Amino acid sequence: MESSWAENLPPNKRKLIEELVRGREFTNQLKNLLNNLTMNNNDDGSDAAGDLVAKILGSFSETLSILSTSEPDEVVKASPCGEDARKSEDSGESCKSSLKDRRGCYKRRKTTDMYTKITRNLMDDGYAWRKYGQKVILNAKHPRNYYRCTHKIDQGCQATKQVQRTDDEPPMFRTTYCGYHTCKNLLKAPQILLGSNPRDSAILLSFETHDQQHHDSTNIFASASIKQEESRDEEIPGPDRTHNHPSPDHFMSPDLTTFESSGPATSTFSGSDRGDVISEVYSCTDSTHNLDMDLAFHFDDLPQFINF
DNA sequence: TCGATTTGACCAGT
DNA sequence: ACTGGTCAAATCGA
Repeated sequence: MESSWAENLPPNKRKLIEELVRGREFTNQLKNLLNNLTMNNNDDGSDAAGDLVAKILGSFSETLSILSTSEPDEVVKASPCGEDARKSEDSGESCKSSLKDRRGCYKRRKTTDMYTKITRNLMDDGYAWRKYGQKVILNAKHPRNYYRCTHKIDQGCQATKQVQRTDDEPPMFRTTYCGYHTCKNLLKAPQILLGSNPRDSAILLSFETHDQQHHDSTNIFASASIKQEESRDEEIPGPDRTHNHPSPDHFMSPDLTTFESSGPATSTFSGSDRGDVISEVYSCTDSTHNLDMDLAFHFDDLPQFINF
């Protein structure tokens, strides 16, 4: 049924769907493989499982790459922030000529696409960041830290992020990503995908735009969690996991779309008052973790770009 | 020595 | 006037 409605989509969106379907197929294979491993306790399959995981990650990377390049006009639209904005202003009257007087001469981000994720701990997202500022924020106990891509200078990468510790108890870290990476120096896959401490991995991703005038704005939501299997012997001491912070298996997107990690790998395509929706649930299970990834796309307004 | 971090200054937006 | 985002000189540290 996917092909019927996808036929009318632009090629890049069709490619996106194909990649998602591939990811689903790989994940199903991985699931079966891991199930067999669990039953047979056969360690020989771990390499094959690793290959499948790599394929899954590659599929997602390809999808995100497509999304990041599918709307060149929007990329241009996002340029007024950061260095380019200052360069453009330099030709005008708003910035003084001396280097010292250029300090603070910029345009505040307003229409730049961004997304926020909340994590229990600070985690490596695979990119090299350089801190360039810290500000005390009104009504916040903790300062906000500002980071830009390390390769801003040598490769002109415009990606930035802001990290702020919340006032919650236990403390959470709100990381807001602005712009997208154009650099080629991804150090490694995001830690969230595999290999991270499961109890550090409850995240909320909310992709959003501040451009209220365009309906082609970002409306993509993704959530992922790696849940640790229930085990009395490994009960996590310390932070209360049941109150005042996002549950690892329950997510809510900015438009109140709720995601729950559960059930077998499924793929659904349905309509809504906001257009066609593709919802993919990816699940894999090994002896110690459940890995669930839910993706929901509104295809009538694909994101301009995504970063992980 | 050089890259990263700190921190006060500056400016745009509200 | 106030707040937040960024710059860049000063400082730190490997």
